[in-house]
Amino acid sequence: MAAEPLGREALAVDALVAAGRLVGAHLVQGELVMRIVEVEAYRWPDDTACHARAGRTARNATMWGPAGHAYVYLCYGLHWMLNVVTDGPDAASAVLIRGVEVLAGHDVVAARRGRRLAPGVLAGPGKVGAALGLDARWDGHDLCAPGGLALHPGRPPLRWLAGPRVGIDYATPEHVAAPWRLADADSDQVSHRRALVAVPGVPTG
DNA sequence: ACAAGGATCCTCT
DNA sequence: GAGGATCCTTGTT
Repeated sequence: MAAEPLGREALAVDALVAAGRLVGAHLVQGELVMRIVEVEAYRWPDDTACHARAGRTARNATMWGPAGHAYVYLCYGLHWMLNVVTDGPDAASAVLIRGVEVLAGHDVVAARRGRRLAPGVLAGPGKVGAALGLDARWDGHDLCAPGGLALHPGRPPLRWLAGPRVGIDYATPEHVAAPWRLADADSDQVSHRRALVAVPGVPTG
């Protein structure tokens, strides 16, 4: 793990570009260290799947804030989701963290999930949120500042997978099909893997 | 004030 | 592969 958090400038770009930079990066929270292996980009404007599609609301206000902050919200009334705000202050884009590998702090994760963990991998955004103990207080937290919860440079994938995003059937067909979900092909438990295909390099769409 | 829907997960079959 | 859990956010009355 690098000593310094990930630079904010690396995230103040288009969500899909930022997504490519986030796969392989580390999430550090105290003794807990997790490597990101699967993400989804949500862009604004022109993305009918993005929470910002209907404009600024109390829930999604953080997405209009500075890049590198956490956009945390409750999904289906019971799962806390971690997103990284991307792009500039006039955009409303974010990258959803869908899967991580636990590198250190397995006991912390096991205690929070309240049950035995499979092989150190957390596939699915609800599991990631549970592992980090997220709740509404984390919304707006600066992930580019040391302490609390922070992003650090990690190990980028050697091989990539890309495919459509999960659970967004309400969007237009164009956006349902957009290959804005990225994953590390060498991580053995990426969720909904059948829908992903190998791509030669980092997709920048 | 109310109704509808949701960036999911788990437990069955 | 299918369905229920569970409750907050949002848009409408």
